[in-house]
Amino acid sequence: MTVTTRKHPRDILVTSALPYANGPIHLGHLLEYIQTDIWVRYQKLRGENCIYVCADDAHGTAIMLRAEKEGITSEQLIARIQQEHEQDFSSFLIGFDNYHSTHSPENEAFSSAIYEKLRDNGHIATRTITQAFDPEKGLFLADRFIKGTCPKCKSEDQYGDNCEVCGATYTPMELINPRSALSGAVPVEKDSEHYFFTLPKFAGFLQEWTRSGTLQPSVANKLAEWLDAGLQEWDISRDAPYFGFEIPDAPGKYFYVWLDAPIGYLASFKNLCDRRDSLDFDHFWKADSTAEVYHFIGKDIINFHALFWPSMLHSAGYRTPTAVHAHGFVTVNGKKMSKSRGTFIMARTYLDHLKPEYLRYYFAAKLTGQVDDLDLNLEDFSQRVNSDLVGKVVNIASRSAGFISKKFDGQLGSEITEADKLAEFVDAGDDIASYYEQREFGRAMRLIMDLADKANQYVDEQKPWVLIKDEATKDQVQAISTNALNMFRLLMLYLAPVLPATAEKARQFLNCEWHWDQRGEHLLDHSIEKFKPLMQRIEATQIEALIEDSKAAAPAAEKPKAAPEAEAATVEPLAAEITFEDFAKVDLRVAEIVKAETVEGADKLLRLTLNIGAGERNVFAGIKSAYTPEQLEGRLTVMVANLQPRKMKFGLSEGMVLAAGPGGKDIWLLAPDQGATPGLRIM
RNA sequence: GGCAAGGUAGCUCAGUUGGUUAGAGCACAGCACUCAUAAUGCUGGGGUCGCGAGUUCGAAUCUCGCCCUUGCUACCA
Repeated sequence: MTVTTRKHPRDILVTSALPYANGPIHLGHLLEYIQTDIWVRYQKLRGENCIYVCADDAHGTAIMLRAEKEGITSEQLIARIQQEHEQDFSSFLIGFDNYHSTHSPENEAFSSAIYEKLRDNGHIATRTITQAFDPEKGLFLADRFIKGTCPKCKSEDQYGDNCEVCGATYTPMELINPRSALSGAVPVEKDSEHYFFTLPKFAGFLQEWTRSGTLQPSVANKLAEWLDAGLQEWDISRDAPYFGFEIPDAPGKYFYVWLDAPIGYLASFKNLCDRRDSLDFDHFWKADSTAEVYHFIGKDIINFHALFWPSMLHSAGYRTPTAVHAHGFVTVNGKKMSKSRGTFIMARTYLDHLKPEYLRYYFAAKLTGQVDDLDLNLEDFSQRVNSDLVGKVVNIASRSAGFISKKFDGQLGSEITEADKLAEFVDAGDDIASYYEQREFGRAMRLIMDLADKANQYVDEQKPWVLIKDEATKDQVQAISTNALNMFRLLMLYLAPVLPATAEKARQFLNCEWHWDQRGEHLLDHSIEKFKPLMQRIEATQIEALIEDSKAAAPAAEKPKAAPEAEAATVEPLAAEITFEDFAKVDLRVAEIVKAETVEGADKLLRLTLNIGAGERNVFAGIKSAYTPEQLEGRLTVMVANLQPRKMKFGLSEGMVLAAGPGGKDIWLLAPDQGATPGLRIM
């Protein structure tokens, strides 16, 4: 960070990822908004011209369908959700300068304008693709809107892209008995012309951009993998009906929600500029802008922000972000947030039981500038907050204020008698600032708590409660308390980005103004207010109640998932009933394994040549772990003869052989009894 | 299976370019104190630094192998 060479105040635009207007804010979301808000408040406290904008991400099929289900319009739905979101954010003391919506005139104007630039630059391609289509609803179906039985483990009711039980990945049409999740209709395949952003043309640009200090090293490395693997064109259109913006020159085609979502950053900022004279949009976004632009995001949406987004901006003639800051996921008690465990905690549920600043502090105490996941350990959470904030920091004021108000009429002394100690507190501000700047909030908090320890040690060794009893030493207590309260003042200043509400209360108690740069000007001959408790401890009962409420808040939402290993130990549940006609579709044949061989470069596969009377078939089977080629050659088994051929890395597989077992050594190939001959149909 | 990031005290984490008895906070135990929201201070117990080799005078730190966790991704047809 070359902070010193920058102009002051810096012009900084900061964004957090736009929450989807389809559901409530939960703890996972909050990590990002809290991280961003702390960083922004720090910049503002330092006097920088820092602007923080965000918006609801309001488009897409999911929102359209949810509105339909609730019997309201999409506009009504997103208006309601946005209100809920804003309420949650405000309660958590997230201080946006503007909170807008991607369903806004500004966003439509930017989306169209950027699209037209991309098109004119030759960065839009069209081609026809085939997709699953719900004939009843008249809708193309994204993978997750198709459900069916997993082709591998036969678990029912799985999404169209992967199986939540066995982890298999597949395409929607491979599902057994695929159905539209919307209507229950059997999806059909249908063609449609789609618009693509020609991302591969930006490979060179991205190669450089991702290595120019804009990304954390681990993110840049991951992107390098993708870049090396080759970029794909990005499908940016969706067919009507779709809740979003129609593509200007393509009636019936709409911008995919992820196209206009990041453009929402521009729209929200523009919306603010239009209302605030001191802000000039172009100053921040023109190609050669000297302002700084930062996006805070979760690691799950890195591709959108570090591949598509900078490429789009580049092509459209805007500046690219100064940096993209990715963070990891939140876990609770070491595990993924879970509804059944009561650890899938909504913002509102949390607020029913606990103060937002507890969470802000705990997240701050554990945040780094890296992409690490962050564990909210609830036991650690309450101990840490209680000990650090109440026991250490607030305690300094609490134990000193009484002397000043009761014995010295609320007046601080006229000099700092521990100049060296106070100087240490002031100087530490530079390191703390640098940690905040680098988003190493955990290090900043540790440093602040070290100072709090020193303040408590100071009071302890001076023993004002002894001195106060003796008329001769009584006056020293005013000086000691003045020193301690000035230490406290600095601590609260340093914590202000994390604890804005408590800092404000402390500021009122101390009856002072503060600014980072003037933090060395101590409060002397100064009158303070009566001390009132600034913060309460977290009680174990509050945590328990939070968990209970979170369990209640999402009862049916999460059906218990059978873990794969548990599945293996018991008997797999039976698949849905089928008709004889269904069964008859499967053409099973007795097959002779005429040849079995290992496959070069494959760890699990054997290549089998099967004789089924009518000819030979080439089949790959994942049974290498259980059989050697020698064991197989010459024996009879059963194959699915009319299975759609599957292209694999090592060639075409024209069917499959039948086997039972969980895998590894435990795979048992089926075999017919004596007398069967190759080619016989099995019914 | 591959790639990436991790595996350091009960918990959450630091440990810079390899160097004297491995650190912090919280928790725990004992003592002190009583100004303070049962707060604070001092002292202490507690770790084969995932496992096993190797390089080195010396490795938590470097190399190799293995195990486990998380994420991404595949050859489960």
